[in-house]
Amino acid sequence: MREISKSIRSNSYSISCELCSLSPICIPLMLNHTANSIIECKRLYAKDEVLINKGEPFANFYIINSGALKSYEVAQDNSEQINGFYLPGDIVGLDSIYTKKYNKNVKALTNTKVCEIHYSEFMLLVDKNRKFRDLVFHLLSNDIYNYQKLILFYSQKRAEARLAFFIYSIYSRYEQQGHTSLNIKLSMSRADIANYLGLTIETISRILSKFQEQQILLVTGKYIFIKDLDALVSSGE
Amino acid sequence: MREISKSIRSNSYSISCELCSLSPICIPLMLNHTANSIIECKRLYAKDEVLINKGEPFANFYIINSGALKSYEVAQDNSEQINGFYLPGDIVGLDSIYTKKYNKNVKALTNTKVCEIHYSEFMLLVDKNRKFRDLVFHLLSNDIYNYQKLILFYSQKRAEARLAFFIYSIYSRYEQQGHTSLNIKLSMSRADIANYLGLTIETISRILSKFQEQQILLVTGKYIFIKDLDALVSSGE
DNA sequence: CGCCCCATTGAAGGGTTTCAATTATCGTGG
DNA sequence: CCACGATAATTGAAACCCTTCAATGGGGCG
Repeated sequence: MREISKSIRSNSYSISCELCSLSPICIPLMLNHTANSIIECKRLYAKDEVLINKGEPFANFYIINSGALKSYEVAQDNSEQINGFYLPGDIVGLDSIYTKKYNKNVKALTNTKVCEIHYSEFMLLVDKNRKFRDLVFHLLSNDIYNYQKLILFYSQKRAEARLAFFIYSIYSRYEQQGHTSLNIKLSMSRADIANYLGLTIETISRILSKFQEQQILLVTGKYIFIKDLDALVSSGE
Repeated sequence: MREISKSIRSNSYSISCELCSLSPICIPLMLNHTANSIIECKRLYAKDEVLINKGEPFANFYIINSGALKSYEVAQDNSEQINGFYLPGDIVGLDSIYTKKYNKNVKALTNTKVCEIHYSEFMLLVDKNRKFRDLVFHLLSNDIYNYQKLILFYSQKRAEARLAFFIYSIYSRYEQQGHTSLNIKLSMSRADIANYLGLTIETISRILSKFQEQQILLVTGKYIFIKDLDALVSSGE
């Protein structure tokens, strides 16, 4: 079981852009077709490596190729507050167009490959290429739409519903990119999930156990198999 | 006290665009300067009037001139789930660029004046006018930034912190537009606030009473005077 | 003025957190 | 490859916060 799960989203191997599963929505690839090789593609960051420090001037967009990132803030008492997770296909930096600087810290949860695009070159293309401009508008608009849905769900009181939605949303994000497997790897720790959802690790743990008893999930450490997707979606209504 | 509060953001009178307090950030005004009078400006909606039904094809952006709107969804059991509130200066429809249809219902909380801009004319200007395009990019980016901040706060567990932030965020939104008064009118009911924050009206009520005892707020129905802004911001840490 | 709706306040119940202990997992070095 | 320590995850019991249910109080509108 463990081996099967692990193979689903392994990031131990490197693939070319042409073979990349994300190519249909891959901005770097699209850019390479219009303006050759201006992008530093598929740079590798190690687990726990920091990509972005909050407050730094906005320089690059980051597009996740494989792996996972977390964005977070650090309070005075050194406690972390996680703002969100970035999975393959996600783009980091859209919120910085306005503020001109990075608004959150971003760190790699596992070994992660990202494509980096300079802001100036990105905006140059927005000006020149109408098709690209439309794509960017859609990306921005879609981001807003997704955040609205997120807020809707996190305003929910019950912890069960929150965690169920969290798991489903990860599944859903992979599914949008053609990975229809019901096997999911949680790149983040229980502590990260708890922090993000405004719950405690104990509550996360208890609910996962409960979902397992109810035959909704099969939990093996960081690997989750969704046995009953409908039940997961409708849990906590 | 009551009269003072009421005068702060009264929407019982109509003002010209040139005198409008929002003109520095007013898109319709900006549009009128570049492309004359393509906008149906300052249309009035009555309290409880529905501006948008979810699922309708995306046609117009709405910019709030005065008053307030709420966006919400209706579940199978007819229960409402509020997604957000729109205050003067806010723009409705940014999330629909991607989906091509309206994603939420939108209703007036009080008598509300809005400026309407056709999507097609809006995008025409994006193509033609570079300055306007930059403005729109900033609007979209800023929206994402604000949603991120919102999520950060709604992941907070404690009800006190949520409500404090909610009140502060309303103050903050008015402040961004030059209304620095510590008097706030809550256009929405306690039930709407509770629904939005994922709490109950009783909890909202109790916390407001507590904030009053602590000399942080002065609550008079829908009118709130912030006696201690610092204490409000730092409450519930 | 009285009705109705909204807001406030009180007491009991349920869910989540906190504190504490145990078990499992990962990384490291032997 | 196994052993070991450190870190992460699970599980249990008590405390606390928020909700639920119920009753009272107040403000707006006809």
